[in-house]
Amino acid sequence: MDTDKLSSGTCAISRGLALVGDAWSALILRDASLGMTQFDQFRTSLGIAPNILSRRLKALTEAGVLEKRRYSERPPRDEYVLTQAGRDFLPILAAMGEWGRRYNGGGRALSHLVDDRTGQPIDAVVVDGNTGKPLRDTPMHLVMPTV
Amino acid sequence: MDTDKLSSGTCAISRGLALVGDAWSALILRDASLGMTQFDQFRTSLGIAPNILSRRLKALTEAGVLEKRRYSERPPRDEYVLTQAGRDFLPILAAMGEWGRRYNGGGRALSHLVDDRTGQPIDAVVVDGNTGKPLRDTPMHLVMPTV
DNA sequence: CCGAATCCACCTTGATACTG
DNA sequence: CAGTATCAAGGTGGATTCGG
Repeated sequence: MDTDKLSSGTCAISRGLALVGDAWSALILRDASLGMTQFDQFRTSLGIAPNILSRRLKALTEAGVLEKRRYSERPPRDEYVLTQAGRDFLPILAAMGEWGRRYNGGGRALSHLVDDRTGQPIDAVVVDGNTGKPLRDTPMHLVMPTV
Repeated sequence: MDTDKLSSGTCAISRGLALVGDAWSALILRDASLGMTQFDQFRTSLGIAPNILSRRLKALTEAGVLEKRRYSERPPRDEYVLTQAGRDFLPILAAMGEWGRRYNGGGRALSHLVDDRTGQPIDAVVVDGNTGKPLRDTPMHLVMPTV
């Protein structure tokens, strides 16, 4: 079971998994959510090797999470901006952070979402879309096609 | 940046990432949510090599998502059951499924949560815990320590 | 400034065979 | 039934160097 099979699979979950399975990708999304757009901004912020960064940016772009946009023709310059899909992925990362903090971490909110308008931390919780109730202590099971 | 640094990092998100980064793990969690407990059940259900399965089960156990319990002394037999942390992780996987379906997939709900009591599919959405509003179209950014 | 091309070391997967 | 041992093959991260 390689990454190709993962991202090309028919399962919707597997596409998300293929995305965040890599550690750098989450950090790139973080920086992108902070407004970073340029190759070298990411590179210096993360201390990542340029070829790796290039590979990740391409993967994230192909996944539809980032969009590559040319903002200068001479010299040719591209920038990477979050798409709607990319912005929608942030809450999922945040929910994962809440989970990790609840069961493994200390009380410190080392990773979290911040509302741009208020500057206040957001606590991301996964709820049942119909009832609005948190999906905790709900007896349930996961249905997933075999990849 | 290797997996060790990921799972041992101080960042809460990274622990979740290290978990689901592997494709098998999600499938194991699915089967566990369906009530599977034994080694060979997982093995035949997934068609996974025994050494790989062993490794995954150990990792998931150490991550606190599964619990290894001895249910027979002679012969010694262990079973793996979801912990509370493991059950709480299912909605996150489901949310990832919703995301993948929205932006990449067709309309078919290939992967989703099912309520054990009603048998009805649950749609998992990430909301702001304070306002209860879905975290979409909310201007926000992610804060994360560098791994 | 933004990458692509090379190259290497390592890790991990996964098949198979074997044991208690 | 529940794993461990061994080993081959391939993928991945990363340093470095070079081109547009």
